[in-house]
Amino acid sequence: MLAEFRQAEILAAARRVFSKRGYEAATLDEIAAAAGLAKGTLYLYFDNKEAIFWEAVRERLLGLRRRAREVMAQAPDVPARLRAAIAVRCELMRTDAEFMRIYLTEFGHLCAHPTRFRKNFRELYLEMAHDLAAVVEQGMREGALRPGPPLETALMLALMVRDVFTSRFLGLFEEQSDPEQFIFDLFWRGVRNHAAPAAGGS
Amino acid sequence: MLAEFRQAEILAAARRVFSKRGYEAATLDEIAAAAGLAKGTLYLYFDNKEAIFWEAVRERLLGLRRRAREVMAQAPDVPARLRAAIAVRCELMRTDAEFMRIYLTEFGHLCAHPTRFRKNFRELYLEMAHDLAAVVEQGMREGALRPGPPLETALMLALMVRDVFTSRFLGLFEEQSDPEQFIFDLFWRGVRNHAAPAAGGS
DNA sequence: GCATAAAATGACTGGCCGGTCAGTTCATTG
DNA sequence: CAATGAACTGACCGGCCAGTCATTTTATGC
Repeated sequence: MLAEFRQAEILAAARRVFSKRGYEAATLDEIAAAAGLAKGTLYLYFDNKEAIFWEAVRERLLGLRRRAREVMAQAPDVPARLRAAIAVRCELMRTDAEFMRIYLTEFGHLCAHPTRFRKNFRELYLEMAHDLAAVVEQGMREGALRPGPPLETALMLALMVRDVFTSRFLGLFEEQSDPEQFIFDLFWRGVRNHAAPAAGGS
Repeated sequence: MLAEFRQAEILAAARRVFSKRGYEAATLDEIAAAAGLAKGTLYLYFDNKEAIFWEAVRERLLGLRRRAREVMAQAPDVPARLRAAIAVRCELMRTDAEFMRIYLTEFGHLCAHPTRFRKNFRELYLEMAHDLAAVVEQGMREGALRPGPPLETALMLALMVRDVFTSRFLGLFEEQSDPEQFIFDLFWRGVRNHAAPAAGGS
């Protein structure tokens, strides 16, 4: 119980440091200092650096998945669900700048290199994509979306959110623009069945 | 002249190693060995590891920009230009798997951390985005595309190509699907002015 | 206030790697 | 066949850092 609290403290500190320096450049001494502990203490709670990183990411992804399922379940129809899926992701990016930075900068490594956590990450990420794909599939069944590969389409939506926030790193999509609306506009028009009567989008 | 050839050899070797191991994990000894040289020799041609990496990336980005401008200039209308922009990017991703891996995995770091080459990368990347944005703007002026922020829209197109190939790292978009068509379908429907008569897309 | 355990510490180690440079090889030229 | 210099080499250095563990500090129970 104290242990869990300590763990959470360490993970919070880890996110702070990983976000500032990137996975490779971050040192355990830094993370320990940020948590107000000594390096050795970290090893009482986690196996190694990799485990700390993965847990720090996993915690947030699990939270995102839970919230995404909730809001999608509450939305009345397919376009509203897609909108909700976008909103919850944008919300996370806006409210947790530290996680955002980690997610955006380390995503490539998480996907590409056969580290121990690549498998874990892939698995969790695909679960979220499948949640979204179920909505896309429903839309196609109902005729609101034009036919296409549901999983690939769902994945594109998730990645588009990442893209917008990545772009901010390059100095675009400044405050003036509304990422949520921009993504929904582009994606919804892109996938909806223009022959069918419009339901939720413009 | 010999020097240029050597440089190119080193950059090719560097791309091979960086793509296999990632920027941080790649060592100069490895790159030198891959080029059939000793580590010290690298320093006769480049200042340091960072410079090798940047040159290896830059070479390809410049080539991409040149080709993209060519094919876009030859295309007859806006949708054809967008299609060409997608095609030339997919082409690069397909033919140069090494560059693709580097681009996908290190992009986040290139964007996020204030390294020496972040500035260079950003500059070159935005130049390419502006090339595309000019086409988007033309489409909006002509009425084929609905109004919107041209640069952000252009950037999304470029990032969507990256997304599709990123997805391949996660085990999707396998051989069966045609990335080029998928992206064009989604993007073109997403941006075109549905009130206006359709020009190039479905 | 003592005994015992639980939690935390931080100096230390072993390995790694970017970068250096004194020395070697090789090609060219007179 | 020197003599010259350009190209190349690789052992070495200094610094860094993940992970360890003997020791110290703090908490708990009696």
